[in-house]
Amino acid sequence: MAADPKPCHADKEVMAATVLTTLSTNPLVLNPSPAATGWKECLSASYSSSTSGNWSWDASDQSVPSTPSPPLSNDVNKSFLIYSQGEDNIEETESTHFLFEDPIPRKRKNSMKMMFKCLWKNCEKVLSTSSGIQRHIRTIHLGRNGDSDYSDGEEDFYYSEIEVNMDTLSEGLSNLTPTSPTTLGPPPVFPLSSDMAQSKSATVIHSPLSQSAPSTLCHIHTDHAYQATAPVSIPTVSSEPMHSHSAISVSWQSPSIFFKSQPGKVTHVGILSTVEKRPPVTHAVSKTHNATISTPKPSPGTRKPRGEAKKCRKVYGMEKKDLWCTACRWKKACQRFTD
DNA sequence: TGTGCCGGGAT
DNA sequence: ATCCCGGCACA
Repeated sequence: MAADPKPCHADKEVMAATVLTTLSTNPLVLNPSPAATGWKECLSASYSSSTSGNWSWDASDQSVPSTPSPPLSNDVNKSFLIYSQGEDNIEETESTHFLFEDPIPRKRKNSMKMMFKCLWKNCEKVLSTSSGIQRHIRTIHLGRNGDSDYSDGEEDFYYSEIEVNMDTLSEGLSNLTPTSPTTLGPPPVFPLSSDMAQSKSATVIHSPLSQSAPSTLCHIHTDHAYQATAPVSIPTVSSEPMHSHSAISVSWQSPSIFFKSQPGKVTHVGILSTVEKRPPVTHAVSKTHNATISTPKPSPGTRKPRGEAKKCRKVYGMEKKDLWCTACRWKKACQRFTD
């Protein structure tokens, strides 16, 4: 994991910084500059030399070693990134992949890249390496000697990691539609029950500063609404950019699920794109991308929407059917657990 | 695929 | 009225 500068690494870094600075400043207006194209070509050339499938951007310092935080995965098949620490890591990831299957098959492999964004006020500097951003902060903002490698770690406070979709970036550059509704939209409201909630319109995974803190990004998938006892209202759809996945939406989290799965650990999951749907009280939120407004289809047959309350069957199970209310036993509307 | 329950038949 | 179940909608 030592610095392994590839031939075009320097150029790449500069290009990335330039382009992404523009991008982060104005995600909509992307100048299809030839430089960006060249940059991407440079990137692909660089990537093709590495092993297929699970390449890693050669930013060796993209993750801080020996921290509680796992190395940020570059194996991003979709427009999101999941990370879960623990033994159920893989399973979680896979299942979530299915859950968040992009309905529109697109270029998806190897398209995410960790970048480091300067958080200094009025500074939109984005670099591809943490060392670069640290140097930037040291020299520009902290007024220290840039040549020196000395770092007291203070720089960590002033930058954060962001994730950028390379495909989108290049796509946007070449296929720019100025009026495309790819804004990040209003920041989604995440009715988390704790103040761990945090939503950003940018893809801030975590900064080194917060690595030891419990993550704020957590994905859950609950099968039953009643399992999530968190007093949450319906998570609103974060108006999701259809193609521009340099941004994310963050799903809400149910503490009960969260702690059940990982009692003592910090499980943090970053999600890019897509939202959770649920609960069923009103219409569920569609997770489709292209349907800007999903019609809940009220079913002309006026069949009552399924209630979210526990029913006898669920409470007692089939083996204790004698405990069911009569209605449930007769396959009628449950009388004991009415909605 | 499992669940909730409507509609309707049997007793 | 009570009991039972086919079958459908929904998640």
